[in-house]
Amino acid sequence: MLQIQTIRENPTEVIERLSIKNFDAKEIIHNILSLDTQIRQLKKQLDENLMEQGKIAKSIGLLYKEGKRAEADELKLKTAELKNSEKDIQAELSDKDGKINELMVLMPNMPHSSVPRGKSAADNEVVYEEGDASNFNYDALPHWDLVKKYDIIDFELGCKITGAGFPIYKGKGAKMQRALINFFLNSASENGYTEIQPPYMVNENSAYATGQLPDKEGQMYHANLDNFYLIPTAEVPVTNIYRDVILKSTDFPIQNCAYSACFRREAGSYGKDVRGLNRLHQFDKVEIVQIEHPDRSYETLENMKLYAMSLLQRLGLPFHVLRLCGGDMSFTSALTYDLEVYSKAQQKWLEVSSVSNFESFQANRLKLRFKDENGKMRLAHTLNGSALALPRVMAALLENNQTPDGIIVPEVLRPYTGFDIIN
RNA sequence: GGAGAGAUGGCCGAGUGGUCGAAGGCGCACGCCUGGAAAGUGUGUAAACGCCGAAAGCGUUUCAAGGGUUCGAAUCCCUUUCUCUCCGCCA
Repeated sequence: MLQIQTIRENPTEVIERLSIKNFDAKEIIHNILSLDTQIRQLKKQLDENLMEQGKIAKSIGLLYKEGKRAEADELKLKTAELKNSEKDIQAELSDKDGKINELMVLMPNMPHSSVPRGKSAADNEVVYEEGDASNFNYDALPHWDLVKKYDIIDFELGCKITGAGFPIYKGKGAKMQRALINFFLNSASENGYTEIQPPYMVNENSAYATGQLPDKEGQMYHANLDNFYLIPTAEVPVTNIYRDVILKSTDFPIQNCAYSACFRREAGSYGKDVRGLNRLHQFDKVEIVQIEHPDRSYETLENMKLYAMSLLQRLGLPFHVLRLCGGDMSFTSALTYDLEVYSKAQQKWLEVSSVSNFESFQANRLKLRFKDENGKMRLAHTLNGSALALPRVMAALLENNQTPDGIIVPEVLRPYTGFDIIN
C-alpha cells in the first residue's frame, strides 16, 4: 500500500508514475484526497468531544468525593449529549475510513524510474543474455516425454492421487528434485542468507499483509475450517516474520532464504502453458528475501539478481534477464527482473525467477519500520526473489541435457544426486 | 478434545472502578564521578493519528483482539485468539 502522505504531498507525481503501469489514478486520487480531508476534520471533532468527556468524568469523580451528588448528576446529562454526537462522528468516521481504505488498496505500487512503458510481456527489456540458446538440430524430446521414458515423474499418477498439476516424482526424478533444493539452499547460505523453515499455511492477517488478500483470494487454496491459506510462495510467511516489527538501522541487511512447497490454484490457466512441468498447482521453490535500508535497496536488488543468475550459470543453462515493463509488472513491485531459461526442446523461454524491489509498499501494510540515523521512524524496504523455482529448471535441465545415452546431470548437482546420468 | 490458570511498556513485574501511559526493577541513552573503566549517581526512556510551515507544545487513542456495563475501565461482564499446567489422543 502506498502511504497516504505521499499521495497528499505529490498527487500529480503519483498519477504520472502510475501511468507507466497503465493505471489511471486521477479520479481515485481525487476521491482519496477529499476523503482524507473529511477524515481529518472528523478526527478533530472526535478528539475534542472525547477531551470534553474526559474532563467531565474527572470532575464528576471529584464532586462525588466532596459529596456533591446533585452537581454530579447534572454533569452526567451533559455527557449523554456528548456521547450521542460521539456516536454519530464515530459512525461517519468508520464509514469514510472504510471507503478510503478500499481505494488505497486499489492503488498499485509506483514503478521505479528505470521501468519502461509497455503493455505486455512483449515490451519487456532484455538486459542480459548468456549461453547457447540455439535449438537442437534433431528431434529433441520435450520433458513430458523424457520423464515417461525414464520413469522419473508421473503426471497421471498425480491426477489419481490429487488432480492435475500435482505430479509425483519418482526415483532419480525425486532425487534430482531434492538435489536442486539442497544445492539452492546451500548456495544461499554461502551467500549470507539465513535459512528459514516456514509454515506452509498462513492466517488471514499474513495473507493480507503481503498483499495476497484481498486481491488474489481466488489464487490461494483455503482451509475453510481453520481459515488458513496454503502459501503460494515462501515469501508470505518469511516476510510476515517482520510484521509489526521495528528494526534498528544496524540490523540491515536482513537476508533470509527458505525452501517451501508452493500452492497455487492458477484459475484461468489452460493449454500449452500448463503442459508438463510448465505450470503446476504444487511446486517447490527456494525463495530469498531481504529487508533493507531505503538508501541501499536498489544496490541490493542488483545483488539479488546477480545471485540468481549465478545459479543458472553454475547449472549451465542458457538464460536471459528481463527488466519488466510497466504493463507486465506485479501490482506490488517497483522494479522487477525476470530470469528465463531457454528450453531447447520446447523452443521457448521459461521463467524461473522473478526478483523484485517493493520499496516500502509491502512494509506499509506490514508495519515494518526502523529508526533511522536521526531517530525517526521510517518504513523499511522489502525485496524478494526466487532462487530458484524448481519445475522449469528441471524441465530445462532434462530437455537441454538429453543425449542418446540419457540425461546428463550437471557437475554441481552430482555431489547431491549421487549419480551423473539419468538413463 | 476435557478441566483449570493466565495475557500489562524492549524485558521482568505491581496494580481489582476515578488524578494510571501505568509503581518498582532490569535494559538502553545521555550526563556527573574516574587517568580509563567498573561500581556509584542524576536525568531521560513507546507508538499511531490529529492541530502546526517545521520544531516546541497541545489533544486523542493504545494494558492480547473485538464488543458491553459505567459519568469514568488495565481493573467488572461477554466473545475470540494465544500461552501455560493436568488429563486424553498422537508422529
